[in-house]
Amino acid sequence: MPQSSEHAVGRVQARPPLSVTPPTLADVAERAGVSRQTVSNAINNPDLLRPDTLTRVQESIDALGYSPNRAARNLRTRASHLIGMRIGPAQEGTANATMDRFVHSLVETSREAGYHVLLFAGAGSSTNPLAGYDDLLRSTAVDAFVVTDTYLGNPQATWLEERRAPFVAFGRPWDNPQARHSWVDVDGAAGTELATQHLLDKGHHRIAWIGWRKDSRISEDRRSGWTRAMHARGLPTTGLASRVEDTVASGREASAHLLDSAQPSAFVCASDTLAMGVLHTLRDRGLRAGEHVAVVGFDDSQVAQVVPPGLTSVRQPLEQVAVEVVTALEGLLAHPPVVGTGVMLVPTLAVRGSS
Amino acid sequence: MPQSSEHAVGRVQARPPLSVTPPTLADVAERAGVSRQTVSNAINNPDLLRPDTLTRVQESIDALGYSPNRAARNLRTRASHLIGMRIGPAQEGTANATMDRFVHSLVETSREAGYHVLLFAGAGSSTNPLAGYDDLLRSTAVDAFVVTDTYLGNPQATWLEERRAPFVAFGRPWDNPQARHSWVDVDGAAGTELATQHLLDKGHHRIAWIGWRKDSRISEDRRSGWTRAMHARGLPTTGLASRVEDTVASGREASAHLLDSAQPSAFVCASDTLAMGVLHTLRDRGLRAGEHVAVVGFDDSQVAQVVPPGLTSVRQPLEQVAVEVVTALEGLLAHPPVVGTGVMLVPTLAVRGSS
DNA sequence: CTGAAAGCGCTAACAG
DNA sequence: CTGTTAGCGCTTTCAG
Repeated sequence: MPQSSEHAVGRVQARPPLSVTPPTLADVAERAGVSRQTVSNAINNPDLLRPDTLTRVQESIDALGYSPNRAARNLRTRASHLIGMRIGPAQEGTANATMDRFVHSLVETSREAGYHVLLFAGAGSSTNPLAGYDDLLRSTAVDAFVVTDTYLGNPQATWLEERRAPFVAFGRPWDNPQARHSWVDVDGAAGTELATQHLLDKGHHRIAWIGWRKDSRISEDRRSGWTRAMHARGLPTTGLASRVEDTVASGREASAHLLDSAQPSAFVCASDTLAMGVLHTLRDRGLRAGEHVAVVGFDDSQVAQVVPPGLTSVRQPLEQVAVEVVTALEGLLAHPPVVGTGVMLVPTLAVRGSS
Repeated sequence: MPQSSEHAVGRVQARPPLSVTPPTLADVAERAGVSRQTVSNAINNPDLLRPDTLTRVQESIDALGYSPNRAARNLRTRASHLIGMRIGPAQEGTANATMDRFVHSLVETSREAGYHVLLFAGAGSSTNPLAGYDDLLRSTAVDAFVVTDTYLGNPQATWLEERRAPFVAFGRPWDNPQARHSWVDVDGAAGTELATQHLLDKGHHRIAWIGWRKDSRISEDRRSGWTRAMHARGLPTTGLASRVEDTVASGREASAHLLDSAQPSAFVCASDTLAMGVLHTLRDRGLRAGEHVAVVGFDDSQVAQVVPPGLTSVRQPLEQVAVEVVTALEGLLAHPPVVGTGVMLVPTLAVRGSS
């Protein structure tokens, strides 16, 4: 066995390669001349140890490069320190990136709370969307879930609630006002109201709305912010609204129709995707966004940030959402559990060249 | 105890709530009248059982809603069926979305192979970037890693190799040709060559290149595809190239300079972000992309897909990359391990209005 | 093909 | 404050 201990001095430790088996609690205990339990305490309840014992144990831990085996700890404590989150297939052809941005924030935030994020696939259209949750739950693979798609009369929340599975929703329980679970959401209506006020302040009077189909509660909510702002200034909204699917092509068509029928000088959209449709129409007609017609989107996607001349957009505070979600999660997993009510956050407006 | 067995008949099973403790192997065994080991075999080695025993056990498993406890299984088998992947903070203000799209594909693909994806934070600039890997490795929390940032003289690959940690890189080992680990990459040069040929076929002769700073191997590789295509037709490249940072502003400036100094009729860019910079310049000058000047980006981001009039872009086959990565991973984790060499995939060109 | 015994590495109880 | 005992739920020997 080659001796290279002369190099092992100093702050950088020469950790042994893990090729064989990692050190266990017993190894640390033996090296430190204490019992296994003491080592366990050194890690989980350091204040129970005498200072000198603690340092001695700590030294052995460092020297051996010991880290508690997750599986063993999980088995014993009946917790995995993993948060499950379902992720659907990438949405291409749209500007939707909220979920991706949220995942980033969630990963960062949950790390600080000692959790990791486990991603699982959102099952194809054929499969039962609950299957993934069920599997992870029954096998105790995750401690809790973050549920993100609360928009449709989605069964997840109700189902998880029935199974008493700990979860926090990003999105309020639209269909079920007496839901008792924790949730965090962003006030979309406040966002569109902000956007509309911004346009009104810029001197616009005829401001059109393009949202999603009427069965979308989210879109109807965002729409209400637009009407609220318009009515507050005594301006009419009739003939200025359109409801279409969330695609660029739909936004393009809807804006063309609205320009012909109602001559708006500005558009507020339920998504950046729809707003990009408006930009297409403006280009088709040789109009310049921000000069001839103002446009505001929703989500502050990368698209909004880089498209010329910059798309003004409502920005959801996803970092804050993640923080609130993790806080709620910690409550749920505490002993005894604390079921927080809902948390509503306020979006901001990222103003760019299009308005 | 309420009896509702009359409803429990049929295909939909009335699974008991998991509020208490999930059923264990022992519960299933008792209900089926066999030993625990037989139940374990029914799950892991079904062919060892007599058909009738198997069905009986299977029935009990279904009835109880049993799923093996992950922690226990992990402890015993020394495997977690988790793949770790580091994820950096969301890149805003750019069109970069390769990693997000890749994560989606990876999650889908690894599910089919029986793996879940564990995301961990890419540690702030201050912290040691290897810390996350080290921690997960030492605690045996993941079976393997997928490493995605091989661009800089990045220490991860070397470090993981030294520790004999199983991992597959998305990105070839640029700096270390004698690296022995598995990797999957996309031939960027072939992509830009494709893009340049496409522009040449459209009748362009003066085609400019905007790439990243010279120390980026990826960018230099992509650049070589452009020069190769140009030189193949006997066209000069001098004075037509620019190397800048990967930001919209840089792309904007670089394209403005190039238009003034070299009058190109088309641009090939190392990223969609830079290509968007070109679109900004064109707008500044009242030029229309796809009519006056052609532009091609790289990555086929959402931005490329929705920006008017559509940005032609080189598309990396990320779904395929994920498949190859998972295949390589399965090899690494097999007994005995199979270390695959590198796999190089070929990108395609998504042609849109900008060219 | 099925059953019994052992132990993966850890922590919750207690006893000293 | 430290050590002993037990067991989380599973799979891998090894006998029947």
